[in-house]
Amino acid sequence: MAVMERATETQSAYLLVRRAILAGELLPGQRLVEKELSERFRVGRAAIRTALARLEQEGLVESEPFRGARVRTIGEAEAVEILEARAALEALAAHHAAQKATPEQAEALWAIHRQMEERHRAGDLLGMSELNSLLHRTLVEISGHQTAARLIEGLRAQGVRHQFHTILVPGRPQQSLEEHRRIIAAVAAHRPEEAEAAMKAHLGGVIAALKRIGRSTL
Amino acid sequence: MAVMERATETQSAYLLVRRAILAGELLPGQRLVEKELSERFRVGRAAIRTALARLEQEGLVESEPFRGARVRTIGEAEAVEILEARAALEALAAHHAAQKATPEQAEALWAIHRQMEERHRAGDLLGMSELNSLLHRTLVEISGHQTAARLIEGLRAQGVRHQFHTILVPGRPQQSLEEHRRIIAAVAAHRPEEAEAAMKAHLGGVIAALKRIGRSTL
DNA sequence: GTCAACCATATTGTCAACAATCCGTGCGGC
DNA sequence: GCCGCACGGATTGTTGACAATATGGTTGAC
Repeated sequence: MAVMERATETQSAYLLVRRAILAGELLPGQRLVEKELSERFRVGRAAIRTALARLEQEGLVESEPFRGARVRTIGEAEAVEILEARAALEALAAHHAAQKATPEQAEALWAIHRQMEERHRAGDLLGMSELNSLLHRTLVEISGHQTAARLIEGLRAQGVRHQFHTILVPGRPQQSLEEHRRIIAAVAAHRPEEAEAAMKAHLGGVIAALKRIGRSTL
Repeated sequence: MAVMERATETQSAYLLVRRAILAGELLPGQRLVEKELSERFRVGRAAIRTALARLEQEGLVESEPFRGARVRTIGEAEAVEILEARAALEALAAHHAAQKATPEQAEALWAIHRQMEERHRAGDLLGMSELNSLLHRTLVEISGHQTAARLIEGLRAQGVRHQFHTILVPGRPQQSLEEHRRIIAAVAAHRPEEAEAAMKAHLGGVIAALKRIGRSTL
């Protein structure tokens, strides 16, 4: 990731700021002063400027005229909305994936699932979370649905912070493993409707977990 | 629309270019030379530049480094993808709308539907198409689901050109009216699942019409 | 006649300076 | 002490010039 592909400064700036936000180096609500970012990432202010415009369009940043930009804060209500939208789109992707998946692709999904089980036994929640992302991404990729892929990627970026927490709900990891198992089984067996329903159920579970967190921390 | 709300030039530029694309004044595939647009819309090149960046993020424009931007061409396959994604998200919105709709809101939907029937009797397909957009937008508004609303708006913008054609398929208007009737009925009766299914069926019908066009014109 | 290298032009990417706007601060009036 | 108000610093918005890059045509060799 450090190579950055000899692109124009503008693209670098976009990727750099985006990554910093997703990595939590720039916190929600924090002001994004153009000059500061410009110095921090060693790119011109113009590059930062268009990067911020793109990030605003993407929903990661909000800005007001003459008052600057800041990292958008996503509350629990919006996090639920984001997950609902993701559920709708990933269910669509699962549907397509179930129609198109080759045996090799199905096996790749099972392989990821086995790794998740392993991490679960090892008590490695962070590892599970990363594999979870990989699993979902792989499924979307198998679906070949580029429009859904683009939208889902944007939603995932917005939800990173909250998504991370749901795995801490007691009993959630086991449930998640079981839900994933059903999704993969449906995809591997070429049963689109079943895959779609299973994906909806899965993200419904995540939403429920998120809401439970909300109630407990209030 | 001529007033433009005393905003910054950048915002105006974004809205102007966007509107020109949606209105078909800038055709798919057409090059978007910054200087030309700058003169045409009487705004600085910097404003055009960030407008193009935003539009690219939105999926209405594509650009390559040092080679400029052009209006993105959306083929039939992608148009289908867009409609599928819309179907998933609008079904979600319909679900929420059915939970939240007040009697007044339901009546507003029926009113739009009656106008559509009227236009249909008058043979005014363009008017129907506009009312169709209004109906969908109103439904999304009722749902109160801002995340879905944002995504749907973007998808609708990308699909304008194709969407317009589906209404020309023989028998499609009547079918559309019936599908809308079911959606509204389900929303008015507070039956989320039914509303969701009806919306999916409706946009499924649009997709089928679009595919039929594809087959006939090839 | 064909092909490759080269050059002119058009266009985008970058930069630095300037103008416009917002925000906090201190001043004066009451 | 409290409120309105002007002022100054900080930050964004805009402009114009310049550098970097792609494109298309031209020239020359073969």
